[in-house]
This record gives sequence, C-alpha cells and structure tokens, in this order.
Amino acid sequence: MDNREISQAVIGRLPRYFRYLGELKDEGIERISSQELSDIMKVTASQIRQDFNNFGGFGQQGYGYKVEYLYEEIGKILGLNRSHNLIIIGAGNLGQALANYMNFERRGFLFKGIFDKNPALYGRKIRSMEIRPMEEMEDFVRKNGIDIAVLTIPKTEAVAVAERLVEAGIRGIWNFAHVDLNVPRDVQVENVHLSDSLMKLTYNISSFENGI
Amino acid sequence: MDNREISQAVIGRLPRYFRYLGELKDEGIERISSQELSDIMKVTASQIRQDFNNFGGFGQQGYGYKVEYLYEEIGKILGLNRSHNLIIIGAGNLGQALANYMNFERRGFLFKGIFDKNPALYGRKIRSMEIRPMEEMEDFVRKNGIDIAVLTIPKTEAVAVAERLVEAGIRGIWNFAHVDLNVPRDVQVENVHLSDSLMKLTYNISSFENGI
DNA sequence: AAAATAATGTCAATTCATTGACATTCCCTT
DNA sequence: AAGGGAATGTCAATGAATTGACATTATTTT
Repeated sequence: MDNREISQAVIGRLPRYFRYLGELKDEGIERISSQELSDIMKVTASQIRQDFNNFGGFGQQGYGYKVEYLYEEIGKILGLNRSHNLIIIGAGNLGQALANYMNFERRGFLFKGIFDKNPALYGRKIRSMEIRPMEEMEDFVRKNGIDIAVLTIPKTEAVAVAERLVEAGIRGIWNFAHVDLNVPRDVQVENVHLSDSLMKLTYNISSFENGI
Repeated sequence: MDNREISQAVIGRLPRYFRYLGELKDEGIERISSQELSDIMKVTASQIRQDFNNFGGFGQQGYGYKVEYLYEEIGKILGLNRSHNLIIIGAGNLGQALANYMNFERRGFLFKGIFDKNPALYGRKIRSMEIRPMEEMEDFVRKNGIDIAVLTIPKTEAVAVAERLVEAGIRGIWNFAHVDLNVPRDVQVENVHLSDSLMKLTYNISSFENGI
C-alpha cells in the first residue's frame, strides 16, 4: 500500500462506493466496469478509476472489477475488517437512539457501554447494558479496550469529556456535540453537526426559491 | 444580492461561522476582524473574507465586522429568518429522538407532526403530538404548509416515500435513510448518512495506526 | 483637519480536485 | 496460439478552491 496521504475528498466517497458495491454483491452481480458503476452512481467513470487507484487499483484491464473483491478491499481500507469497541457518552434521546439502533454491529462496531452524569439513570438498562456513571468512564475505556467514544452530550460538557477520553487513550471520537473538539493528532474526530446539516438544507431551499 | 451560484464548499462553512458568531455575540463581543476570527476558528483570514464576499461583504475597512450584524446576515442567508414547518417520517428510535430533541425550535424549525406505518404506534404521543398513519401524510403536507420532511425510515421504504412527498409538494428532505434519493431539481435533499460518517472515522483511525 | 493605522475587498498565484484522453494490458473468442 | 476487443491505469488538461498580496477605504489619533 502506498504511503502518501489520501485526500479527504476521496475518503468521503469510499463509504458510498462500499454501499453500492454491497448492494451489487447482494444482487449477485459478479463483475462491473467503471462505466457501469458510473451510470448507477452518477459520478464520472474517470473519478471512480482515479479514486480506486489511490490504493493501487483493484481492477483487471479489459475485464473490469470483481464486485466482491472490490467490496472486500474497500471494506479493509475503511477499517471494517476488524471490530471496534465503542461506548456512548450521554444517555439522552440521541444516545439511546444510537444505542438501540446499532445496525452498526453488523459492521463490527461493538456497543460496550453507555454513560451519563444523571444518577437517576444509573442502572437503567439499554440493550441489556446498564447506564454507568461518568466517573467510571476512563477506567472502563482502559480496561475494555475501547477504541471509539460517541459523544451525545451538551456542547458545554463535550470539550472537557473529550479531554478525559483522550487522556484515557481513546482512538476516535464520533462527535454529535455542537462544538469543535481540540484533540492531539493521534486521536481522530468525526463530527456530526446535525444543525449545520439542517441549515445547509434551508439555505438550499431558500436559495432555490429566491431564484437561481 | 448576487445571482451567480455559490459553491457548496462555501455553504458548508456558513453554519460554522454562524455558530462562532453566535457565541461571540453571547459573550458580548461587538466587533471582530477576519484575523481574529481566523485565530479562533483555525481557518485562514483570507478564506473568511473570500467567503463573506460571495454575498457582497459585510465588513467595514479599517474596522472589521460587527458581530451582531454579521450574525444576522448569515442567518438570513441560511434561511433562518423565517420559520420552517417540518414533519418526521418514521417514529423509530431516531425519529423519536429528533422529535424530542428539537433544540431546532429555537431556530424556527417547527415540529408539526410525526408519521409511522406501524398501527401499534398510532395515537401514541410524542411531545403532545400523536403519531399518525402514513396514509395521512400527503394531505397533512398540503394542508399544513410543510416545507421539510425528515426521513428516519428504512432505506427500503425511503425512495417510495420521498416520491410521495415530492408529489405532495415538499420543498426539502432531510434524509437519514441510507440510500440516495432521486428528486426533481426544485426539491432539496440533505443527506445524513451516519454509517458513512462512522466509516470515515474508522478509516482515519486505521490510517493513522498504519502509519502516515 | 490631516496623517497614520488598520483591516476590508479583490485580484493574482498557487494548490488541489476532477475530467478527459489514450496507451497498455488482460481477457475472450476463434 | 494468436488476434481483436474491452476496460483499466495513468498522464495531461482543465476547472475549482484556497491562499497570498496589496491597493483601497474607513477609522482613529494627533
């Protein structure tokens, strides 16, 4: 594998390739050309080939790509070939929804615990997992090899909690709090700022109505 | 206001500006230069000025930007100066969490109804709003001037439901279903693909560990 | 009131991302 | 086994986004 850095623009497209390839695989389709994939996904065939080539290229000239192989390889690139232990910080509406959702388990994301600062919730169970006090968080991360913390707490608390998680050796933070976290370079943060997303939507609605 | 199209790269940054300016405003700060904002937000001052100038420029040379004014203007650009009526389709974990969350009300997003196809849920209340059957959806959209539909249903159903919403005259869809929707150009779609986001996180974790 | 200062708005330069073109390679058929 | 066809991998060209530089203009100070 190549060592030069891949642009986030490319990374951002990988999950979508992965999804379409998964669907093709499920449909029993064994091979596909960049042109066919281009038609389905509505991106240029050139971009598809360019993107895959960032990782060395997975195709065979004159033939195309083997769907299953390509699917597996992209999965590996995305780090889905191994499982990830995750905890959820904040047992509010969103935290509980994510805990209960967990279609993610299929992809190797193992829900290991959920924490909240509200004593009234301690011991209450979510998917046979009792809600734990925040004080136990660092210990839990260390003892259970937790990779990923999902932050579904108010922004006023998120920065401090993130610091504690970093201290405890977390590798990645999936941040739903509406604040930018400042972490060292060896900890990855992926933000899901729902209200930002909603604002983009209203911008596009307004902008369309005010005539383009 | 200018008529040429603004790039989505710029639009994507506006909510973040809006958030920081809101915080500055709450702190009672009245004016700020692009350089100061640059230090806080960790983007180049040049980009800040360039971004604002897409909309004509809101500053005063030699002085900087008036925080409150800039905040208001960006709010307008984002379409937050008027309210939006929204409904949630799918009363599962995520749908209910979003209905209950609704910090969004502060920004003028008015939660008007929630729908589900499961009869067992009909009449059950979420924030004093009873869950309605899917059959009533189109009528409800038309009669209540609904702008935005939030899709929190399985991907297998999302495409068909989106078509029905379009038919009923929806303006925007906030899509949490893990599928790409195909809608006419006068309907805006904003996707929130949570699993894609999580995969980006694991990519970055793996990629860091495999050494850059 | 005039000069000095400060910071915008804007243009040009650079960097990054996407698209297009095609030579190369591999598969498949005869 | 050899040749034709098909589609990749890759290079070059284009286009978009970001950064840098500075002239201009407003504010502030003397």
